[in-house]
Amino acid sequence: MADPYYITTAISYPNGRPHIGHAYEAIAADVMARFQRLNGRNVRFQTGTDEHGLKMARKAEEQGRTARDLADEMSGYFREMCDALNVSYDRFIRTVEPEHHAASQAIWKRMEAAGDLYLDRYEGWYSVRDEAYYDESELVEGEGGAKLSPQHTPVEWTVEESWFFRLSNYQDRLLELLRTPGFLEPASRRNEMIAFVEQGLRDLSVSRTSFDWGVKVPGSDNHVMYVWVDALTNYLTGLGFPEDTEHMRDFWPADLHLIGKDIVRFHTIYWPAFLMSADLPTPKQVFGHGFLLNRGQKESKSLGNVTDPLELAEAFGVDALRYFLMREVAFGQDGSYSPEAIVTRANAELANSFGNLAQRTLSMIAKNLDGVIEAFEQAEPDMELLSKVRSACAVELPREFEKLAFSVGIETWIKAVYACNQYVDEQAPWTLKKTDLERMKVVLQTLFVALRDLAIAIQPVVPERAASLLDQLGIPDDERSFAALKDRDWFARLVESGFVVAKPTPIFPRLEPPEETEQA
RNA sequence: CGCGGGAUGGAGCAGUCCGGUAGCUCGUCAGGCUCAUAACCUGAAGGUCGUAGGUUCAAAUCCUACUCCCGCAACCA
Repeated sequence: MADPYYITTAISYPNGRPHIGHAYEAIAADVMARFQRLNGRNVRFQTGTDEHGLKMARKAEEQGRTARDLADEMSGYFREMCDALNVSYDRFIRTVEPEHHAASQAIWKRMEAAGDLYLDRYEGWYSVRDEAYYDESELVEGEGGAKLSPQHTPVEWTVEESWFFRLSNYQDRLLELLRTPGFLEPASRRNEMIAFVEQGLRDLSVSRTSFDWGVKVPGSDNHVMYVWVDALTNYLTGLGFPEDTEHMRDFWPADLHLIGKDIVRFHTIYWPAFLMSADLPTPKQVFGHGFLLNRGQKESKSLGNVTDPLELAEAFGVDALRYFLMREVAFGQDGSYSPEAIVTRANAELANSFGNLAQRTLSMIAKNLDGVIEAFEQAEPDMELLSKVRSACAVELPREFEKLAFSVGIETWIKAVYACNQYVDEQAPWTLKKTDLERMKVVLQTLFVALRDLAIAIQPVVPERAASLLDQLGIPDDERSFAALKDRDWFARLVESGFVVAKPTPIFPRLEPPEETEQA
């Protein structure tokens, strides 16, 4: 198949409803997926939910229902969020699917066949509440000399039979992989992981016997797999593994795992090691994005500042939210958001600059030219503007998006929009209307051409609104790709088709500032 | 000596890897325009780039020490 491109988000752990961070990751992955499709790549985009593990089992128990029942409900919210945000996934995977259990057991058997799994005992100070083992040195003393975890929860000496994975076998190969330029981005995370591996890897406990909500270990029915073994395998399940499917041949190894910075270790150390053991190729790139802070603070239920992404989308529009998230924050770093910031950004750039540019241009064409466009000859300033716009849309934005530098790419795009508004003022078509009708035509049509390029380039970020503008411009569906930006004959074809510009409707209406937030 | 991120005009950020006139957005002020979504365009004010040393012809950028802020436990990307 021509140019396959496989991109995934992390699968979300649905023991709560989706929050802004889930939306952020899903949107970023979607922007990339749409961008690659418009680039002519054959894209497969997977997201989903990771539903096993003790926390889910516990939560279900608290609510007096089965884990499966809880998982069904919660997973549904994540899928709804993706749909509502226009996330164009090809596969929404759930780890409770029978195919996924089969895939996880298959990769397990391959690791076992490679001699990398062995049965042993895991013992240490275990905190049931934290669901974690602690080293003696980490413990703190509580009242009456009781041993407590660093979180001051009770711990007990626990011995558990567990399967172990010989992670230590892969130290050298992992270092080599981590040092491969481009494998782990941004680079700042790379050094952390290299340091982690260099200090020596201990074998990893990969099964549990204390609960049963998970994938059964083949041949050890009382064990379920450690959630990460199961979770990471989802990327293969979605392609039909372990069958030798067309999808597996086309799309594995993945081109990009897009994940949060907190799970970089699982994706760049454990996951590649599992794959090496199973004799499968490792992913081409893992990108660990930053976190989104609510007015500079981490969102948490205890602070009561958790935002439902769907409420933001409803209040400001899906495309405005998508634009804000991709534009405001340097991808890879942490960033901050607030309703005011969303409104300010969306109004300044989408409504006032871009939307209004389209509105004033199309409205003048409809009014002064009866909406008719025709072949025209460009003068110096027209060529200058168009070359600037084309370079931003066809060269710079794609170059930055390819590197996942979304905010930088959008910045070059908005600069081109500014240039168009400057051009309008300099050329003053409303004056030309009285003095030089021919020149006015040229100016308005130059702007028409620029608008078309700008709309095509920004599609990955604001798919719905960009499509609406392209409709108003009369651009056929099959002429909206990045390749179309290099086509020099489209305008002639459009003229030929007899297309007439209708009286425009605003694409990005101004948003109302949010109501004054009452003091806490 | 636990690990990591950050400190740049009123606010939010870029620039720091590969030293050389400090840049962007918002806000403020002044002017222009009137086609357009009270939008657009131009100009101005405003910063000794956390502190103290050092290297250098030259440091926001390199080196050393220090100060302050934020993550690394929980729901959680």
